[in-house]
Amino acid sequence: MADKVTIATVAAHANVSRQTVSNVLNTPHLVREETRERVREAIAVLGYRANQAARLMRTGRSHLLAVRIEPTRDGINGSVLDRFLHGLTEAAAPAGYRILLYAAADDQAEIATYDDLLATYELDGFVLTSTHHGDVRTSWLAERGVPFVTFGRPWGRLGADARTEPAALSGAAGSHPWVDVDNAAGTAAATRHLLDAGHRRIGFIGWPEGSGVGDERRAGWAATAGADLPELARATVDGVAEGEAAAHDLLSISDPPTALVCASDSLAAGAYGVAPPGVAVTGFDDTAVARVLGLTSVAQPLAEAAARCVDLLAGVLDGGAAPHPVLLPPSLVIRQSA
Amino acid sequence: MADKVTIATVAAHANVSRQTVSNVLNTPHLVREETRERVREAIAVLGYRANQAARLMRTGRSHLLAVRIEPTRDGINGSVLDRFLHGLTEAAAPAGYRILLYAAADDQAEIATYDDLLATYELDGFVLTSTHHGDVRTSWLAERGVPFVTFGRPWGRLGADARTEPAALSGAAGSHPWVDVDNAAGTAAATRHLLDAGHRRIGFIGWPEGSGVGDERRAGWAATAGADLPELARATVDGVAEGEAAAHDLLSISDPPTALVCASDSLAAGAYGVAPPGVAVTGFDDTAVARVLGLTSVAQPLAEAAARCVDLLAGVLDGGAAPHPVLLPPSLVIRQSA
DNA sequence: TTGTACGCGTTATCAT
DNA sequence: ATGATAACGCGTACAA
Repeated sequence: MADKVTIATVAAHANVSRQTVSNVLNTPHLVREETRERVREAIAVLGYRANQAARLMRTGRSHLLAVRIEPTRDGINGSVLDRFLHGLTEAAAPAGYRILLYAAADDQAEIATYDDLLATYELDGFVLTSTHHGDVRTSWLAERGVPFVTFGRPWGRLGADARTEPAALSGAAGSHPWVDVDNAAGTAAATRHLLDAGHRRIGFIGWPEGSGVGDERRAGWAATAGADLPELARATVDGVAEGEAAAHDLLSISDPPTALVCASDSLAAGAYGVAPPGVAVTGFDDTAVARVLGLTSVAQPLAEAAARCVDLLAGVLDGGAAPHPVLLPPSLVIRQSA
Repeated sequence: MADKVTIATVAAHANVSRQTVSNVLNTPHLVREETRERVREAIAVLGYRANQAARLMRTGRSHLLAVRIEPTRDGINGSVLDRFLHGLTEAAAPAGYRILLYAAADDQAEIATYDDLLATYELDGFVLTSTHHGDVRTSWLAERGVPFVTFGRPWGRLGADARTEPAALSGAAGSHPWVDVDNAAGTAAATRHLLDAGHRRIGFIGWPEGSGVGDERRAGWAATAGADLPELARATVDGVAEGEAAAHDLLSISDPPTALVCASDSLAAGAYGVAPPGVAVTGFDDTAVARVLGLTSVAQPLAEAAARCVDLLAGVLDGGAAPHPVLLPPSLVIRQSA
């Protein structure tokens, strides 16, 4: 095991002061070309890498970003977080950041964790997922000036539509940097696909009102599907059994729908299981379950979303500029279910 | 935002020196009871938390553990890693450790990442997953004396059976701490369940020889299933389509099997799709896909495995004792497919 | 380009 | 046995 190579080792090797080595790394233009090269060679030869702890003590920058890892609920949508985490990790590395994981049972526990992580590890920033109406986490972080990005737009007060709220979309005061996938566009694309296939009565199975994401997904369907909307929509908590029940219910009305747009692959899996042949079903998230069942599903560009989260956070941290929010388009993966 | 609370703040508040505060935290028996209480109260009142960076510089201990996040292959088994990561994060926190993520394309890149993480963040240890025969990562770490645990036993040279290798099981010299799930016991349980249900010809669909885990799973089936084994087994790379093909093949032989034990839920999903009614199928990993399809599947105790990984690593780090390997029993989750 | 102080907690040494 | 003082680790900010 080679001895520890510090900035002093490099300085000695290159016959300069420690400070000059630091300058070569951080403000190279201040160092004469010839010296710079000599130092760089010493760095390469010795395999020197700056110690983050020492750097942190001076600069207050840990180059660490934290993200919460949630427990996999029914596991169907769990892989979404998994892919997002992988994208985050891959995008962070070239930008000079690492990803730290934390778990928290609820928002309050999560805030306590922020406090702890900031105090002990001086985290540079947070990536929040699963944002919701009246999220206390964002206000806590904002109040303290802690940099963060959310994957999921700020939902503000209950019932407000972000697309009609200039403040949220522009990232103006009171808001914060965010990256989101256009959920409404996703269900709209699925609905359009069904219309193109000749379906005229298209139902929707989603979640109870109040979850921003769920409301968006329903809105995309509603804006595209046509008339008679309320009677063609059912709301339920997420789950396969719940999807079965809702589909059963919807298909039992007079003049039933011939196609069902679902807010998740869990619901779609249930619906697809009870739907008679000819009734089309679409899901959301393009999970492994959708692939195996042959469910047409809306795919979120998770790697891209993660990369943009890192971009935004790095922008705040390095540039200081308030970055523009990012709204990414989903895509429809067509399989045999629709 | 409250001012930063350092050890000096606490010392001033409690009317002692900084050193005494440090002693209260690290060697409390050296401090008089009354003083100790006063300091502890100051710590609580001020909400003091030691700065890890400063501590690290002195002690060389970052309290950071790293684990690789792999890209989700077909997504079906991806949730396994997800659950493991969550377990790791939850188990690490109370032990005073945090989990750092990294991505790497292959073993060589992973080793380069070790080098970087050790040099820049002074990681305390690594948790390795997906160990395989002749793993260069473990030897690299072992040579440098870097603490690590593997989820998956050391496979040693190709073809060696860890259960017959005392060195591997005992954690003796040349080995390293590991946690594993008894894969053979898992497929054995599935096979026994099928025997109990009256099946007499039980086939197996697994992976090509050489992957330690795959060989274990086959061995569990072979030891339990009975006669005519070679003709009842098929090997293929993992995947739903591959499972379909292998099942189709196995069910086409003369005197075909009436039940199929599969090495993964992906293979089982494929097999279940083409198997005629009455042919039982079991999978491995109890993924969401198994739940949705109603596949009987072997479940790994991932949270437990993760917790034991942390235990072992913490043991090495804090105690210095060479810990015993851990072999956990899987459980069979019975659904309608078998 | 260089010298020097600094950040913060711990270890070593010294005084009571 | 307690507590205080000083030095240390490593990279950077600032002044020289």
